[in-house]
Formats: sequence, C-alpha cells, structure tokens
Amino acid sequence: MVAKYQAVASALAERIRRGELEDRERLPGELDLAEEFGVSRGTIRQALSFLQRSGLIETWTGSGSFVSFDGVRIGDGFGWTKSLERRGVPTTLKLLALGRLELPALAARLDLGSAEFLCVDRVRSTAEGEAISLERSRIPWRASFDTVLATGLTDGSIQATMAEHGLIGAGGTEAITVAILGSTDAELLGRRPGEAFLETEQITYDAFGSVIEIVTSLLHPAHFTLQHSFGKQP
Amino acid sequence: MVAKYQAVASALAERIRRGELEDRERLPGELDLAEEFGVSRGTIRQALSFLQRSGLIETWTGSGSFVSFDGVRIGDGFGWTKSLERRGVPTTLKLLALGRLELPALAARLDLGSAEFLCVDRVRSTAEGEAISLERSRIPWRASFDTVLATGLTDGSIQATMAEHGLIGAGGTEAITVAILGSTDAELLGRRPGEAFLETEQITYDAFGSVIEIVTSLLHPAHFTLQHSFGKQP
DNA sequence: AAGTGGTCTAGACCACCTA
DNA sequence: AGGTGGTCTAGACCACTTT
Repeated sequence: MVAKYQAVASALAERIRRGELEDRERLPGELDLAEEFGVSRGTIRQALSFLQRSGLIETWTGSGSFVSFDGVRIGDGFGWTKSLERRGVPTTLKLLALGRLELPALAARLDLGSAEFLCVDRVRSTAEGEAISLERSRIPWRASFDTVLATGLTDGSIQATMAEHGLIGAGGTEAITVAILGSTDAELLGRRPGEAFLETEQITYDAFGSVIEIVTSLLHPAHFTLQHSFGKQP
Repeated sequence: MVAKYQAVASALAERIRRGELEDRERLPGELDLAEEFGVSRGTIRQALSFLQRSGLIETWTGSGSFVSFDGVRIGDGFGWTKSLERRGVPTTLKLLALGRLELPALAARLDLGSAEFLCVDRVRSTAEGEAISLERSRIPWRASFDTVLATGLTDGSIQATMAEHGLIGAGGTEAITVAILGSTDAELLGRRPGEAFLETEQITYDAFGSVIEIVTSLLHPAHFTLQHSFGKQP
C-alpha cells in the first residue's frame, strides 16, 4: 500500500526528472495540485514537504514552489545532502563498470537475504581530464535487472533505471567521513595514494524499509562541498 | 508571532535538554500532548516532526516517540547532522576562548548590521589528552550577552545559554568539506600542519530568519563520522 | 482489545508576494 | 486585490504494537 502523498511525490519527481518541469520552473499552486490529483491540500503539502527534503524543490511563502534541480546529486539518486560542484567547471561522467557481483559482507551488514548486487561504478572528471569523484552504486539484485546489463542504464541515469523497475526511495541514511586514498582508488582516479578525499555512504530505503541502493562516493574536496538544510531559512 | 507548533517543539526540546525527559524515555502519546498543550493533534505532529528532523526524538509506529539524545551535537546546538564519536572513548570539552570580537567579513557575508559577535572556541580531547575536535561558535552580539562574559556559559552549554537569551533555532544550513590543517589550527589541536580534518560550518536561523549562530568545527576523521537520515527507516 | 502513530479530509484564517 | 504558501482545527479510518 503506497500512501497517496508518496504517489503524488513520485509523480512530481518523475516530471522533474523527465524535464517536464524544468529547473527553476514554478509548480502549480497547492490547490491546483490538489484538484489535479484528487486529494486534499494537506496531502499535497505532505508530498511537497517530501520533495523539499529530497532537495528537488524549494518553496517560498507567497510565491510558490520551484524546481531546484541544479546540484549534482551523489549517486544520481534522491540524495539528502547535495554535493555542489564548484561553479563554472563542466564535468563528464564516465561509466567504469556495470555488472553483477556477489558481496557477502555488504549483504550481511544490511541483513539481506541474497548477496547479489547490481554494481555501477562511475568517475566524474573535469573537461581537462582531472578525475574529481568516484561513485560506487550497489543495488540488491532483482531478476528484471538482466535487461539493464544487456541494454545499459536508462538515459545513463541510475535514478531513471531504478524508477523503471519500480524502486522509489522513501528515506535513508548517510555517513560522511574523510578517506585517505588507497592504491586501488588512487589508480581509478589517476591520483597518488595518500590524498584526502570526502567519503560518503548513502543507503536508500523504499517505503517498506527494504534497501534500494547503497552508494559510496569519493569526492575531491576542492571540487565538492556537501550541503544540506532544513527548517526556516533566511 | 511564534507558531504554535514551534512553541510546542521548543517546550519539549527544553524538557529533553533539562533532563526531565531522559534519553530513551517515551514521550506522552500524541493525543495526550494535544490535550496538555491545548492544540490539535495535527499541530502536535508538526512539532514532533520538527524534533525528529532535529535528531532529538525517534518515532515508531504503534509504539510512540522516544528521546534519542545520545550523539554529541556539533556546537552543542540543534545540529542536523549528528557527529558520532567512536564508542567507548570518553572525551572532555575545554574552553579555549570566550569573548567579544569584531568580524566584519563574516558579518558582511551573512548580511548582518553589526559586526560584533560572541565567540566561543572549544577543543574536545580524549582522556589521554589527544585533541580530536575544534569548535568555533560565533553568535551575533546582543546586549544581554554582557552577563555571559561575566559569568560564563550556563551549564557550560552554548545551547542552554542561547535558550536563556530567547534564541531558539528553527532551521539552518550546513556545509561539509575537508580541511588541511593550517599552522594556527594545528597548534590549537596539538597536531602537525597538513593533516586532513573534517570541516563543517553550520548556520542556525531563528523562526524569523535571523542568524542565531555560526559554528565552524574541525573534526578528526578517525573519531567522528557525520550521520543523518530522514524518511522511512528499515 | 486497546493504544499508538500514519494518513487523509474539508474547511478556516492568516501573512506574504505580485500585480 | 487576488493568489500563494503557513498554520490550525476536528474528525475519521487504518496499520502496527502492546497487553
């Protein structure tokens, strides 16, 4: 049973992701949304509240809600913390690996029945070819992922791929620390071992509490600042 | 004009801070709280939602809401991200400086009228004397702070002191990055320049959007992991 | 079975922003 | 002035946890 506000939030998030609602565009008013989805205004506000926490929209009293899909999202998902790239530095995302792996240790830590995961490893680089982030996404395997291995990610996006398979995040946890690059990671990033990187681990759960995705990211501290906020803003 | 749910949240937060509601203790049911505060259950739920986001309580369907005041809070305030110390490592907090400073650059960045701040600098150390964090708190100056300089912090707590002066956080932003220790910070921490520390900057706003507090923290990555969460948990 | 939180409704009044 | 979000109410039904 999916709550109505979750269904509304997913529908609006889908519009944002697909570009029907573009960055900085204003959403319809809450009363209009209530009429469109056939729910009360309170339910609409629950959905908008969720999208705010997900960092997809910003809401301004007296003006309306606006899409804020500018920051690059870690792991391309509904990250709570935005990882903001320094402005004016265009980057590219390169797929390192897309496959199926057994990770018993990770499965045991998350208390999963199966140890099989869909694995997506990616590196983000500047136009000059300097690698600035390494993202490892681990998604508990589902039978329907066979098509993913054959055809690749939908629109090159993990988020879009997961949405196609009915995986919609409803919450999660994030841990942030500093990592000293080991030889493996340093080689993948084209850097020397011993450099200090920001490391984040995000675990996303669906509405039933099942693990959807585990993303571990290594972020170059000169290019990324993690930011989040809540409550009354100035 | 303070919203009712904010007043309720502040009252409950005060009980938690004072220890009337202890860690892991169950709060009264939502209907009981509604009757006690003379508001509707919806307003109580807004207040509890705020306390959840602040990390002060956890709520479980069918059981109730429980105080979760275990993690050490950065800057002793309503930090959104908990900074979790490694377990079993008792620490002490030492006051380095408590005074009044002019910080024009900070005031300009935050668009404040006055450049005067109450400044509190503190170092956290292990029992063995190893310094593991440096917290710098900057609070826009108020006339009533004269007593703080004379008598010190209430209960040794910035949060308690601010509450006494009517300063209650309602929201804020946080930025997280990696800092390489400079000579000044290294000396204060008794460490060598060049070490990588986690750096966070938290800005707290009150219900009117005024800046309450700016906290900059340097955290030893082996002793602290930043964590946060929201939404459905497993 | 009783109590708890989770969700939802329909209505209301207010402060804020835009025109 | 009209539209927008912010807050609040009183009631309802449900799923989950506890007794």
